[in-house]
Amino acid sequence: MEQKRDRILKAALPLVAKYGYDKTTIENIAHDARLSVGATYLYFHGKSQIFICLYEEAIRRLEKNFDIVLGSTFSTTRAKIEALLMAYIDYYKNNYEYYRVIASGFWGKNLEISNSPVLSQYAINILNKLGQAVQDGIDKGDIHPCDAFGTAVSLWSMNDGILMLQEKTHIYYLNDHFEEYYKRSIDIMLNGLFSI
Amino acid sequence: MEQKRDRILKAALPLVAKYGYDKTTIENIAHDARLSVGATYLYFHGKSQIFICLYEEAIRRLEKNFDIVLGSTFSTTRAKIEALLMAYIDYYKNNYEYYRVIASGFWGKNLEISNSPVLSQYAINILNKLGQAVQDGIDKGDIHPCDAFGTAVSLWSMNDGILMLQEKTHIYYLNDHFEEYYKRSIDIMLNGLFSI
Amino acid sequence: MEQKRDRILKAALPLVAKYGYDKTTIENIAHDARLSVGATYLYFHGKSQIFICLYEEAIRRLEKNFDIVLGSTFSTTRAKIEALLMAYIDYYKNNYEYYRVIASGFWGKNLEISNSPVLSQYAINILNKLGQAVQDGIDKGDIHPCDAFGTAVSLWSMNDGILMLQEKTHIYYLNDHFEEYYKRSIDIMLNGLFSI
Amino acid sequence: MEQKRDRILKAALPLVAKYGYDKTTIENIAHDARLSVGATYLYFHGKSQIFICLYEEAIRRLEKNFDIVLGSTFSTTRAKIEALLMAYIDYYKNNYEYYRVIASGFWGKNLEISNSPVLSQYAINILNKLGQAVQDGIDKGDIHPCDAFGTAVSLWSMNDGILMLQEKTHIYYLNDHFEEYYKRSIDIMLNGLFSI
DNA sequence: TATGAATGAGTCTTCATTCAT
DNA sequence: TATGAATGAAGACTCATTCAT
Repeated sequence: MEQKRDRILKAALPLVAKYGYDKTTIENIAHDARLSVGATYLYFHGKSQIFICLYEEAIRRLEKNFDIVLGSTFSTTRAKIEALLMAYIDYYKNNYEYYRVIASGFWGKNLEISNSPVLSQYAINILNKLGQAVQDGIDKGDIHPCDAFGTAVSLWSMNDGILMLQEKTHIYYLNDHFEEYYKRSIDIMLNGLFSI
Repeated sequence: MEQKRDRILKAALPLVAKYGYDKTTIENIAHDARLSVGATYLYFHGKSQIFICLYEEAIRRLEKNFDIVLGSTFSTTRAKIEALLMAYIDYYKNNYEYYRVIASGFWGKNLEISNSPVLSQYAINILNKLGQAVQDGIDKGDIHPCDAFGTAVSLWSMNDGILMLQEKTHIYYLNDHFEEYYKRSIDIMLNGLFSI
Repeated sequence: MEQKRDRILKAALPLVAKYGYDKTTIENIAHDARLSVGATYLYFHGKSQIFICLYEEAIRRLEKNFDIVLGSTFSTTRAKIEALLMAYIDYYKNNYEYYRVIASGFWGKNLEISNSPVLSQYAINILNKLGQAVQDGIDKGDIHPCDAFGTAVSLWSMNDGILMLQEKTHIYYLNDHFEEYYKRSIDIMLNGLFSI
Repeated sequence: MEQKRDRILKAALPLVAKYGYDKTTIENIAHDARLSVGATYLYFHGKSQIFICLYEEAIRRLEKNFDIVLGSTFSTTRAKIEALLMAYIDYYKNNYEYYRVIASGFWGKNLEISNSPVLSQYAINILNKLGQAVQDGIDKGDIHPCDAFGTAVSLWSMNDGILMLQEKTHIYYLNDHFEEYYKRSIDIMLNGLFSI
């Protein structure tokens, strides 16, 4: 039953987000989902599959954030790309637990998860959408001709880096200013991208 | 004896780099160091201390890469900052396993490690050095006046993001082009920084 | 299930009684209870909790022995106190393994157990009951006025000492005569108490 | 060399007294004796032998305390026996660490130690000396005829019990009054013994 | 004699997964 | 479907004892 799967995923999300994959146990998940441990295995093959589902949902939501932006009209390409990049911080703030799932990446997880081509594909989709926006900029003459996908990768990575920094290090000073840093980063990126 | 500590660290490094902290066991480390489990505890208080030593060495090497750049003279501030940012990719390529140790951040590690103020301090040191370079650029009038440390955080994060991307996702396509992406990112960043 | 807890406790009792807390392993207990090691942890948080349960049951049984005496009527206070003291030897003979659990005291156990105020409280309860009997003797004029609780401590300690002696030393000669010694001790105590 | 043995024993005593046999390690002992671990094994066959030596010395000192009393003259048998019993509390106060060694008995120790007939013999010696004093009292007509050795066992045990109580339980209230309890116990014992 | 590094068996505890009901 | 008790393989860490030097 789909509803049970959902309950399991809803229970797993905050646990994985807060404690990480390894420190989240099936028993914790089952308990929070008001299910038995055994039942969990009726809906998921194992712990790793639960993580993969969370990861998929996390990416799905991120894509949706993107798609909303892509569905809007912007006066300039720069405004569009800025909106796309801001969509990520918006996602970070409003879907923090999912962000944590994505950000945790595959550290410490078993190879079955790490090498999942499915998950890689999701990331590529996102990059392609951003790449399309860059290509539009190039086509309009706003951005100097270049490999659009590659530029999207660069933009996205930089974008991601600023959020990662505070997740990786526990520097409270950064924590208090991250939004400021984030905006500055986007400014630098956009200025750089459109000034060439 | 210092030599044995080295053997243990040398054995632990590739394991932690490849499998992560949690999936690396004392037994694995001891075996690869051709030592008994008990002997490992003669040289390190526990698993976490081994990780911390690896992390410290990783940062030390990174700082050294930085210091070499900082000790050189550059015709322009832009060249200096570019060199600093390139020092990181150089580090990534030549100290990949140490990079992995740093990049693994604190995912899944116990709180003792995650909250270590010592480790945070190392990261701050790096940021301060980059910040100083930015400040120099501001003083010379090359960079628009701004919070130099904050800008360093932005630069560094973006810088880091590009490397993290391929570590987090396992997108082989990116793998093959990462250097190209990295350089493009630096271009964008520097253009953005110096065009404002 | 309560039955499994019982099986574990029943398995642990003779082991702790015979070998002491430190030399009894979870594996031994689990084996004797015909359970796996893991299952043991379903019913008890850890080894120390098993000991505490045994200790509580030991005290509970001792208190019951006391309460039976306290619920009876005696022609003299002396007879009552004698019966109370004899209740201890009765306990020793019929609950030898539990006696060993109590007698093992806190030697070699971890601090969590040693400093447990819960366990201390049990001992105080017993002393208070004996103290009440002494107070009754004082009130009736049979015992010279004194601190009743303090006297109970003295009586109990002396009472305990005779049993402890043979547990501490392994003198088989004493072993064969301990009941005789015990009765003589009580005689001396009672004569002393009521002759003052 | 005898001096080295002494150093080891002197180092082991406070450790065993404070932490117990199991929680005292050979390494701790060797360190405090300013010796190597290996050297310790040149002078003692193992950890248990160190304990046995401490136990022997503890009993030897106790016997000495007794012998001093036995070498004195007393106006009454009661005074003599009282002095013998008081010698134990004196020992407790002035040789607390050795008392702890005796009191720890054989709980948790391996069978090699527990069943040592040597150690049992020491205890019997003490009891015989006290028994002799009781016999003297019987011979003089101060004490009702009885099995002198058995009575000594009773007295000694009761004597011991009061000290044990506070060592076994961690009842701080008792701790503050133990000397008072001890004296009361002796009063009760002596009154009982000489009133029959 | 003396060292102290090395060993490795032993201990508690955790947890993903299974399976009888 | 559903349960949740049971399993057992790890894993971190300890320490008495040995042995090459």
